Amino acid sequence: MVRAPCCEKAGLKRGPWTQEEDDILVDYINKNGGPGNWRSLPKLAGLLRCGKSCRLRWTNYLRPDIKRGPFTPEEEQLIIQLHAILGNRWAAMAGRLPGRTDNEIKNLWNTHLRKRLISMGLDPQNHEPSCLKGSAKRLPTSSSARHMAQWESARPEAEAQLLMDSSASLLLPSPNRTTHPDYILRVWHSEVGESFSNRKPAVCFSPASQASVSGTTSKMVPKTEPELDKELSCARRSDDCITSYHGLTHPLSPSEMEDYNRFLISMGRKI
DNA sequence: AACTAGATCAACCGCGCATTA
DNA sequence: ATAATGCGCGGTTGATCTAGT
Repeated sequence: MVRAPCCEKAGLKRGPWTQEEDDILVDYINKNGGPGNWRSLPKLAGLLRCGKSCRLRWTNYLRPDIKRGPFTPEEEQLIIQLHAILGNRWAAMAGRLPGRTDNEIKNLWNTHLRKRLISMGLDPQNHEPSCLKGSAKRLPTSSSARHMAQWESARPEAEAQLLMDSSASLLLPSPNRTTHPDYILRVWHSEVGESFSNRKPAVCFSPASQASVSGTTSKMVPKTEPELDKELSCARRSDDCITSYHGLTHPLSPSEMEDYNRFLISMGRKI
């Protein structure tokens, strides 16, 4: 199957947008209560542009809720924290910074923040001190121990994130709950993360306990080793932002996948 | 004043996922 | 079930700006 081009290239304008083109696009979207179908928009609006170009111009520049101007130190700090959790998931970060676009955040990171981390002696990819790079012998050898150590380093950022967004995104529509990074992060934080940070099964929450993220009191029930192992296997593929951060990449077996789904369902009931 | 190198950022490209026919 | 299509995402490019020589 050969993918059709997003638009006929011939005769379409490229490069910087003029004020007149901006006006036409804004006017069309305002009059129609939204862009509708991006592919057909240029024709309907009378623009010699590809639909993709129109969408980009609107989402990155013309949208009325866009906040122009320099980033505040607070915003920069937040981006660094989010990057530690999410990696290069600019759109996910943009969702946490009202009025900022993924493109803006990406540009800020590549031009300023990345260099700032490097100058501070940190690896901009994993936010760890650069001197640790490549020194595998300094990392724990077993995968679960390595996992715990990595969780510990991610924990402050994850907690900042959870504190910041409080209960708002807990109201995600149910179809998104098992795939949304924030939801997964919350799962990780509430159950698996607690298990790893407490390290000893005797002080871990059982699957029946209440998650602590939403402020509900938790009933502490000792957790067995097999339970912890199961959670670890469940967590392997919880989301690419988590797996890439934690370096867990091997595929789940069908039974592990089943356990994972059960785990997500149970967490969905709790939070 | 002229040139150059580096920084910035708007825009483009290609890919993958989700939805529709 | 599958091909076609639309959309959004991350990576990259290139035009423009700015500071240094």
